[in-house]
Amino acid sequence: MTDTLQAGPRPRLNRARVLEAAVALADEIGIESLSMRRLAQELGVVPMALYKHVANKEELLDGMVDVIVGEIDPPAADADWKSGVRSRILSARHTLQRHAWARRAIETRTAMTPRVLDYMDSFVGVFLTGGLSLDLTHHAMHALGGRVWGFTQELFEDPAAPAPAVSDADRAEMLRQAAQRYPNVVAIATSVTHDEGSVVGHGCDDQFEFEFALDLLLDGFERLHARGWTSRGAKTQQSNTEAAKTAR
Amino acid sequence: MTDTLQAGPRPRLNRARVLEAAVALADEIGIESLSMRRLAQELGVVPMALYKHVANKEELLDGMVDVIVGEIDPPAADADWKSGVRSRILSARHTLQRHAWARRAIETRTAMTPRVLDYMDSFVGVFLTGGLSLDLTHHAMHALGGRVWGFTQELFEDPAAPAPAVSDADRAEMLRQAAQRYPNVVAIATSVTHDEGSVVGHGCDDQFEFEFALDLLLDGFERLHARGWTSRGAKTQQSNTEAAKTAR
DNA sequence: ACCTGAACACCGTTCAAGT
DNA sequence: ACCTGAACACCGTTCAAGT
Repeated sequence: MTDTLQAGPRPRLNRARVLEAAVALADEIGIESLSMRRLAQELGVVPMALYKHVANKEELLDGMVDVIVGEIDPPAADADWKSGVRSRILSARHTLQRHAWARRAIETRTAMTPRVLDYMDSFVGVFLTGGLSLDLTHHAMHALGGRVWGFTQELFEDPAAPAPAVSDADRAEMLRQAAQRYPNVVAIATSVTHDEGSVVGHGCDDQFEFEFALDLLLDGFERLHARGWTSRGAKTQQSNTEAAKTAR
Repeated sequence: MTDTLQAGPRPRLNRARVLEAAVALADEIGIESLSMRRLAQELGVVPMALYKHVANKEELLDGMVDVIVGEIDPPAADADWKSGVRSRILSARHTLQRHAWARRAIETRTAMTPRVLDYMDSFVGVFLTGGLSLDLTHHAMHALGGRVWGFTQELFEDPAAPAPAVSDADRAEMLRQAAQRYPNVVAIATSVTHDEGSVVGHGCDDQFEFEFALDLLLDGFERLHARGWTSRGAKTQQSNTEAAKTAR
C-alpha cells in the first residue's frame, strides 16, 4: 500500500486536474449527468472542495470547453483560404466528435474565454489573409455558425436511446403506416439508404451531410468574393426581405 | 367573490391548459427556470397534479414545442419551390422569435411528435412538388438543419445579460487592448457596424445574417438541381473528404 | 492555502391516500 | 377521475469551521 505509483490518495487538487476529470467524466456519463457533487465524488473529495478551483459550475463548463479547444489540431498552412478553412473545420469536427457533450456545452456558453477567442482569431485570420474583405468575412463567420466547431445544425438530437427492439415485420408495418401519414418524410428518409438495402434513417452518412452543407457555403463565399460583393450593396440595392438574394 | 369571470379558482386542469401555461411561463422566466413545481404553483395546484396531464417533464416540453409549431403560419402557395421554402422558413422564424426558449427546447427533443412530423412532411413536400429529387431534398433538409425552424446556428448564445455599464472611455480602452490580442476578431466585429458609427458587436443585423446564409444554401440547391446532381455521383466520383466538392 | 460539514433552497418523481 | 401530502434521492451553493 505505498502511495507512489497507484491511483494514489489525493495528489491534491488543482484547476487542471479538476477540468481534466470533468472532461473524462462527461465523456463517460454525459453532460446532463455531470454534477458538481458527482465530480467531487469521482475525485474523492467533498463537493465544496471544487469551489476553490472553479468559481461555480458555469466556470467549470467554460474550462472544459477550453480543454477541448486545446485539443484541436493547429491549422495546416494551406495554399488557399478555402481549403484552409475547410481543413480547420474538419479538424475541429474530428476533435469535437470525441466528446459528444462538447456541442451542448459550447452552445450554452455566454462569453468567450481568451482561449476560445484565440481560436476564433486564428480562424478569422485564414479568411483575411486569403484576401476576403472584412465585410464578407464577418457574414461568412455568421453563416458558418457552429460549423466553425465542426458540428452540424441538426434538426433533432441523435436518438441516443437505441430504438426498442422490434421485429423486421413490425418495422416494415410501422414504416407502411408512417408512409401513409408522412409520405414525404418517409420518401426522403428511405431514398438515400435505399441504395444500400437498409431500411430507414441512420444509414445517414453524417460526414457526407456535414461536408455537403459546408461546401455549399464555402462555394458561395468564393463566388461572392470573386464578384466583389458587399453587404452594403446587398442591403441598399434591394427590398429588405430579399436583401441577401444578391448571393445569387 | 363570484367565480364566473375573474381569474377564478381552478377551472380544472387539462392538458391544453397545462401546456398553455407552460408556454406563457417559459416566455416570462425562461426555459432554464421552468420547473414542474414552479408551473404547478403558477396554476395554483400541487406539483403532482400536473402528472395526470403530462407523463413527465420531457413530455411537457414535447407538448410545448407542439404548441409553438401550431402557431407557425400555414405555407403560402408560392409559385416556385425556392420562394416557397424561403417564406415558410421566414414565417417559422417569425413565430419562434416570439418564444426565446423554443430553440433550446426543440434542440433537446429526442423524438418528433406527430404534429412536428406533419410540419416536416409539408415542408419536404414543397421541395418535392417543386421537382427536386428525393436525393437532393434529403441532403437539402440536412443542410438547412435547424434553419427549417428559422433559427440561426449561432456560435454562442446571445449575451442575454446586458454588458456591465462602462464608460465610453473604458469601452474604447478595452477595445484597444482586445485588438492587440485578437486583431482579426475585432476587425470583423467592428467592420460592419462601423458604417453606422456604433462601437462593437450587436449592431449586428441578425435578420440579415440569417437570410445571407439561407440564400447561400437555397442558391446552392438550385444550382445542383439545375445540373441534375446526385449524391451517388458525388460520392463515387471523388475521394471521401472531397466528396461534396461537386457542389462547385 | 486548501479542504470539510452542516445547512438552505431548490429539483423531478414515487407512492399511498383522499374526494 | 382528478388532486393532495409526505417522502426520496437528488441538485448548486452559502457559511463557518477545521488543519
